[in-house]
Amino acid sequence: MNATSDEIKADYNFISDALIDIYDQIMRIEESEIRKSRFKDITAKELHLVHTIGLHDRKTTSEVARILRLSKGTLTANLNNLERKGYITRITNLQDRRIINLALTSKGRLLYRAHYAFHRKLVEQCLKGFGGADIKKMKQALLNVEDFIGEVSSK
Amino acid sequence: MNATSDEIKADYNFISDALIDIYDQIMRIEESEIRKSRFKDITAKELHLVHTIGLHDRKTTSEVARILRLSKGTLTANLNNLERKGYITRITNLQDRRIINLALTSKGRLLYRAHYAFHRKLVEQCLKGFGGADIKKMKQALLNVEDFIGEVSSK
DNA sequence: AAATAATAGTTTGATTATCAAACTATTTAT
DNA sequence: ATAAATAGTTTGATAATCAAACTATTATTT
Repeated sequence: MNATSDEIKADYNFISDALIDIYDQIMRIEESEIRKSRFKDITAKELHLVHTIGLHDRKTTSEVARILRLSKGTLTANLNNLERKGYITRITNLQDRRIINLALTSKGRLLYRAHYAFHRKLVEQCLKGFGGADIKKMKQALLNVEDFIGEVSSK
Repeated sequence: MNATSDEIKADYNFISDALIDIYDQIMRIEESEIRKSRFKDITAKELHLVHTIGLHDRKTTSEVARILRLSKGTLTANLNNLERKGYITRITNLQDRRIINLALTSKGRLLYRAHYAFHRKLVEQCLKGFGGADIKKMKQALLNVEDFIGEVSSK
């Protein structure tokens, strides 16, 4: 009984330690993979921004700033760079001309899909050999993390 | 059969999307939780550095720079800040006086443990209600990711 | 209808993070 | 003993970020 409890503790520590380091490595690899492709002028942060704009099509600048927890000024600077490089476009809203809606250009969409494909490949490798029940558990684990984040945030 | 394949695809997409956003939120929450505590002068990046020094006790400056993929100059600057705030200490190596070994102060160790406890709580919530077999699967998934990272990196 | 307030995004000025290259001190190799 | 190599710091330049001031536009008040 005690041995089992120690084993669980060791498993938890293993998982905790692994999680802390994996993400950094993934970010770094994402950037280096993307720079080997035709999108050599993109940093990890810019990739993240392109991903967000692709996922939330035609959201306003303020909404995207809130999603990414960046100040509006910082986002403006980042958008200038991505617009200059041809990945995103600013669309003035005709109903309310104060508002700018953000969208990807066709080049931006290509980058978005390449990035998404990389993530999909990562997930496939991660779940290699897993059955339906195992995948359900993984989903549950992620939902649990989201709950935890929600709880801590709202406190 | 086709419906099942579509379901699996949807599950993969769900997991992929969830993973992308969760980490950013965790980083942000970690910082905000730590700033609510007695460690108000610590940023997320500094927390990461304290964690690394705590995990790899008395490693040299160059080794820590390599682990974190920071230039030596950048690390020197970060270390100056953390030393000034009292979280880390530089220990001149007496065998080779060019080398500096890094360690946490007692204040640094308190911060390290608080941070580690937070991660443990996160993992516990994540695996809430999971049995031994499920936890084994989770470990396998993380090992798979590490393999994937290794493969891509070495290519 | 005119004046005022509110809102969306940009610009500005300051601060901080980062890097590569030059530099200093020390150790190893010739 | 001298030259080469190594560990860490300093320097100078560049990029990322924020908060606050600013501009243009829309909504509200009177």
